[in-house]
Parts: sequence; C-alpha cells; structure tokens
Amino acid sequence: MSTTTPTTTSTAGSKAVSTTASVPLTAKTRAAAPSAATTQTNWQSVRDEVLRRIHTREWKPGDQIPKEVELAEELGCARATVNRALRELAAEGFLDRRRKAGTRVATHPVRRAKLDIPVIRLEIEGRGQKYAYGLLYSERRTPPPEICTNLGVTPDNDMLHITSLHLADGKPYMFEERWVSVAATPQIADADLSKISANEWLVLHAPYTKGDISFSAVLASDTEARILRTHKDAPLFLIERTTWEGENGITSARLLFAPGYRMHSAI
Amino acid sequence: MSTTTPTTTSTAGSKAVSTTASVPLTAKTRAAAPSAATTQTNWQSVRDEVLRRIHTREWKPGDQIPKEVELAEELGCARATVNRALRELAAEGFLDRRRKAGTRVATHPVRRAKLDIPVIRLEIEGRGQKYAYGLLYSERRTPPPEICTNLGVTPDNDMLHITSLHLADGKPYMFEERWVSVAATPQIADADLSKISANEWLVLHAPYTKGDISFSAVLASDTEARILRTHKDAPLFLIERTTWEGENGITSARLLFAPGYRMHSAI
DNA sequence: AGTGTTATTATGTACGTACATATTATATTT
DNA sequence: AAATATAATATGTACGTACATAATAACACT
Repeated sequence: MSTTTPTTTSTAGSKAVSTTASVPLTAKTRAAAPSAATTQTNWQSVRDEVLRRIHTREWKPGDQIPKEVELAEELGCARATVNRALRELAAEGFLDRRRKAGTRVATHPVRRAKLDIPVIRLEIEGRGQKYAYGLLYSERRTPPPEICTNLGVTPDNDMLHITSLHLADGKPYMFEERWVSVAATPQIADADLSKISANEWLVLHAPYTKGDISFSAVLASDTEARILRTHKDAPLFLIERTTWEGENGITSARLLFAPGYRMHSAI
Repeated sequence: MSTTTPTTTSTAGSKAVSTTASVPLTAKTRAAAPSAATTQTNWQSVRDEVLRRIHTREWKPGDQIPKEVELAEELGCARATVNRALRELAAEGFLDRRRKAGTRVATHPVRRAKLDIPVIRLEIEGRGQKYAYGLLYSERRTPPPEICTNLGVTPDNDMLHITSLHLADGKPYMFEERWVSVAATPQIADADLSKISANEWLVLHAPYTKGDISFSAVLASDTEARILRTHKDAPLFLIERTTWEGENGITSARLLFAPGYRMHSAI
C-alpha cells in the first residue's frame, strides 16, 4: 500500500526476500501467533466480523458499510481478502453491492436455503437406514400430452415410462413415476433398471444443463395409496422434476413421498 | 493511476507499460478482441469450459481433471482464475476437490437447489398480484411445550402468539401461526402488527444467526380449512421455520399454504 | 509385513498491482 | 432548466508470488 516504494519491486517481496528464512513478520504473524484453532486474519474472519456487526445492528438493514479499502485497512488485510468476504456475504443475501454505489446491508435478506437434493439411496443410507428399491413397471411408449409439453418434445417421441418404489428399512418411502426420452439418452435402453434406479442411472449417465424442480402437497390416489401402503387421500409431499440437456428434454419425474416425509434445510 | 512503475518490475507490468496507450496485447487481447458480449478469458469462461467438458462427458463422473496449473496453462490464464472457477463449481456440487488428491467430477452431483425464501409480500407482488395481510390474533402468553422444545426456551418465557393471513388478489394465500420470544426481541411489543406482518417485521429488526426450515404436506384441520377458505382434509403445503440469534430462540412459525401452492426452483 | 517418519504435491489463500466496468457526481453545453 | 459530456469512484477481477495445509506417497526402521 501507499504504493511507490520504488525500490521494493515485486509486491510481497518485503516479506520473504530480504529476511531469508525468518518467519514472515507482517500481517501473517498476527495470524500465526495465536495458539489454537482458526484465529487468522483471513477472509473468514472478515466475513464473521461483518456478520457480527450486522447481527449486533451496528450496521442496520439499508446502511452503507465502509468501502473495501477502508475495511481492509481497519482489519489489517488486503482488499482482495475483504472483497472475497463481502462477495460471499452478498451471494448469501446479507449484503447488496453495486459498483460505485458501495455496499449496503440487505433490507430484505432473501435467505437462500441451500437444498441438497441427493440421490434417494444416499439420503436414506445417510440416515443409517437400509435402502431397497423395486422396479414396478417399465415400458416404451409414446408419452401423454402433458409430458410432451413439460419436456418440449413431439408426441411421437420414443420414451421410456418407468414406475418404481424406494424403500427405507423395508417401508415404502418414495414412489417414482418417470418418463425418459430414449432419443436423448439411448443407452438407458440397455440399463438394467431393476438393479439401479432410473434416478441414479440418470445422475451417473445423463448430466443436464438445466433443471426445474417444484414442491407441493397432494392427496394420495387409490393406486398411490396402495403402493405406498397408506390410505387414500393421505397428504403426500410431491417433488416434480424436469431436466434438459440444452434444448432436449431428458426426463420428467414425479416423486411421491410417503406420509410424514419432511424435507429439511438449514439457513 | 498506474503511478510510479519506475522500472516496470511489478508483476503484470509488461502488459501496460511499454506499449504506452495501446491496448494490452497479451492474454487480455484474446478477451477484448471478439466482438459482442461476454467473451473473455475470465473465470466465467473457465467455469463454462469445465462445465462443457463435463456435459459432453469428456470428463465423466469420478474422473480426475487436470490440476489447476495445467488448466491455467492450457486456457491461458492464471491459476487464481482457474481456482476461482473450480471453487465455484465445487460449491455448486459439480466437482469434488481435495488437497493433494486433486479435483474430480462429482459422482453423485448433489444438486444444490437455491431456494430463495423471500418475504411473502415480495413473493406475491413479484408475480404481479395484489398483496394483502390481516392480523387474526395476537396475544402474550406462555408457550406450549413443543414450542419451548423447538426454541430451547423455558416454559415460563414471555412470548407473543400471533396468527395472521396473507392474501394474494384477495384470495387466502398463506396462513401463518407464529411464536415470538419477547425476551429476545423486546421491541416487537411496540410494533403495529396489523400494519406489517410479523414475518416482515422480524426480517427487518431481528436478524438471526441460525435458521431451520422444513417442508412437508399435511391435511387441513377444520379451523385451517375455514381460514384458507377450502375444505377440511385438503392437502396443504407446510413450511416450518425456527430461527435463533446465537443460543436464543427468536421465533418459530408454521406457514400453511392454500391448496395448489407450488414452491419452485431452478437447478 | 507392519509401523512410524519424512518428502512431495495439489489445493487453499493472502498479498499488492493493474486495469475494467458500472454508476454516480460534476461540469459543460444547448 | 434540461440534456449531454466528462470526471470521479467503488466494486469486479486478472495476474504473479508466496506460503499454508491437508493428504498422499515414499522411505526407513523394527
């Protein structure tokens, strides 16, 4: 900082060059000196300090906070470090940043819940339950109109219609009804979908560029109730997913969860 | 700016110094030369190129990808740039990175759906509908046991019990039942909760450090059905939220959405 | 063969400099 | 006063260097 320093040449040189093998003495010392765990003048510290000031209402929603250079100076680190911290906080919705206008505490902190959507098998096994899977039905046929609309394919498209049941500790957990475009992923015709679920097969073999997911509550139909071993009109949690590779619709699925299912997330 | 640069020395100097006012000629040229939009040798390009290779299955799930220095060389940028791109992709679940072990394409791409959880008012207004809000009930009382457990407070805690209804275009949209710890946010006692929803008031005045959210499907009770102007045993989408400031429970809420509600997200 | 120690290595991150870009603020012209 | 050009400024990002850290690989030793 303060620039010029005509003789110093390369930026961080003063730290490591002259003093040969000595421990760096500048900002780094503060970081290394404290004993135990994560006490460093790093970007995480900056993030935490900023968060602290927001939570203590030292900086209130709508307030403009000091500019990067000022914060960097105050906290004893480089602007890049402050930048990284503030960038993360902005991405999480705590801050609003605009060039020239500066950085403000978000007035409507749109909290971004990060929903991990894992493969069902891993979700179940992750809870220490035994996963099982059964293929109920699999057939190649032309899709109904609403699926065509969803995926943006023509009605004569060659598709695979699959229904299957996922079980946790032997109990029905999720009922999956899925349409897969054979044109988009020809190899699935050869896959043994009684061994591996279509869900998991697709994750491994058909990466997508665009996906859409929606969550809602529905009543169990007769069939669905029988399969999930519950009663008609039970409230079911429904996830509908559609994925595309470029413009080509790959698959569209309805995932119906047994009563009592809760999807969790921390913010 | 630029200042000084007496003998060049400083790292990127070669770019700008010698050729005076000319356009930088090295890596930057490739960036600036193409005509239209976002063609740059920046971290976004790196990210896109890596994503492309994943989608084209040039790099398959489980594969180890080149190390940062190699990619940087191949793509003509600094390692820091590659690092940023790969870091983002890892955060989104496309890559698994481990020190020394290198970077691999994620075998189970746990897609992280970013669920924006806005203030209800903004959600409704964002769709161009008219938002309205009615306070149904508000009373200070001691909470029932399950709320105490949720929030980790003692049963004698002074709390505010609030129920309210949010409407879109005059139609019931969401029924909110909420407990707020008055000890944690004393100012709420003075707020006029018939003007501003507790939801929105809390967002503005009670930032939290920890939040928990869960989604499920339930049947409408008699009361709930009446309030949401639907019939008993209708399937309702339920969001349960609890937030803490440090160790202090602030609020716990049940948000019951009218039938037909769908929560959306793109992946 | 098994165990502990020491290199080696790829990612993680901090730093300062340089420049790009989007906005806002100011000056200038009509 | 309104419109337009110009300067100022905060964030955005690229670069190279340096070092930290975690995890593996190689090695020595029993």
